[in-house]
Amino acid sequence: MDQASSDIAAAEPAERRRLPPEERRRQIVEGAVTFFADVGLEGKTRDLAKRLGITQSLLFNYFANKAEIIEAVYAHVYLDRLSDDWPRRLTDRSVPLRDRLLTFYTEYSQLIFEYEWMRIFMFSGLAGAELNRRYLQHMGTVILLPLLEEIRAAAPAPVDPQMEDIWNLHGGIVYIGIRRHIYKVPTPDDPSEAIAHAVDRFLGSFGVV
Amino acid sequence: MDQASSDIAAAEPAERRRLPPEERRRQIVEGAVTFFADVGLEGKTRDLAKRLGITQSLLFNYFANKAEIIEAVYAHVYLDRLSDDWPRRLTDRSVPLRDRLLTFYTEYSQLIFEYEWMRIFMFSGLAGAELNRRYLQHMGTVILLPLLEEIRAAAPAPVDPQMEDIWNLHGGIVYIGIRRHIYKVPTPDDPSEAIAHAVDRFLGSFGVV
DNA sequence: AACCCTATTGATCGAATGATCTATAAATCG
DNA sequence: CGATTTATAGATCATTCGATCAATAGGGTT
Repeated sequence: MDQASSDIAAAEPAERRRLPPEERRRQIVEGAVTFFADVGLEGKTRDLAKRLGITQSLLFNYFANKAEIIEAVYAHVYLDRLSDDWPRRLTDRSVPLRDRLLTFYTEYSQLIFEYEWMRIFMFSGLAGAELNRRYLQHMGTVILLPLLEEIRAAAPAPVDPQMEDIWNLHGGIVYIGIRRHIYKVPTPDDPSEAIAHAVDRFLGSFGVV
Repeated sequence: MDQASSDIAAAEPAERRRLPPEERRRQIVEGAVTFFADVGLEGKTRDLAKRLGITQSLLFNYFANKAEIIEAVYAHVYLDRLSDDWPRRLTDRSVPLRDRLLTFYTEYSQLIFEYEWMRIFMFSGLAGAELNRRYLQHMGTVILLPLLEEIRAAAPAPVDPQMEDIWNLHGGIVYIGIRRHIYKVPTPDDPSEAIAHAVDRFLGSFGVV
């Protein structure tokens, strides 16, 4: 039923260390990120404290309640992780569209293939968090939608790509991270080749070399 | 933190109904499937009982513990859902490869786009269940791997498709269901057109018309 | 070294949760 | 209809969980 409740962490008999509040808080947040990524957002505060080597009550000295801890986890994982430079670079027609897509997905995959990012995103999605809908909508309008026009512009003959086609390209790439971090099945150490193939198949179908 | 704990269900003041054990058990399992699909595998037995309109204690008359309920949910959702006829049909070269792929993904998507299937699969995957790894391995070896040879046979010129390419096709299609049922963002009511486009792009890149 | 501030602990509370057990009543049989 | 069976309900137990609070001690200051 419950896995990873008691961990190997927290070895020493708890020598009391007195840290500056900012540092302790940062330590808690970073520990909470991997903790909740491992066991899910319903992970117990006692287990989190044990993994951190501190008392459970100390958590509530830095956060009013568990929801606030998770808020801090969200902020630490998601805030400012989407470079706002990508919309511009994706529409910079002085660069071949293929190169633009490859550099985008190379950088973007380094983000989404991160263990904590992928798992916490999935946990919060299943929990019905609004965060995920906002994120996907942002991704759709700011990144994927402009790509429609870029494909038309780059195609040698008139084409009519749909948003669902771009979501399909996107999903096929994201799915590598899902297999790796959610289902934990083997995936290529370096996904860049698979990504390049996917981009080439996609562009090729619209006549873009 | 926890959503959908108290629901709209269970209206009447619980008129005691005496059902044959098999029927009651079936009712519990079916209710548990949608319940755990909604709130996750850590859903509380009291909430499940409330939704079913029965007492919490009655659950333990039919199952020794909560883990057994979830076992029954797994069995009900996953058992015998993968037709063992697909490997044969996917390699039946009297039918064009495109038609084979389209019928396969049309039928298969009806399975994976089902709310309960998709969400419980994701919940159990995040919980680290072995089930998911077994399922994906089965999918890879029995369904996707044979497709490599089918693509080679159908291509007019020598090609060298990789498993990752097929996983990419697969993932792009599955991702529709993930967007719909996990993140609950808008997706096409009928995904068959998006699926057909994805299959055509995929086959086209190997020269298969 | 003595002092003070406060980060940290340990004990504890109330609510919630999985599970158990006995009393009750709905359906079946003679 | 009355007796018997057993599916179901209701009360309750032992843990566990989030959260609180007073007591303790680390470490900087004078």
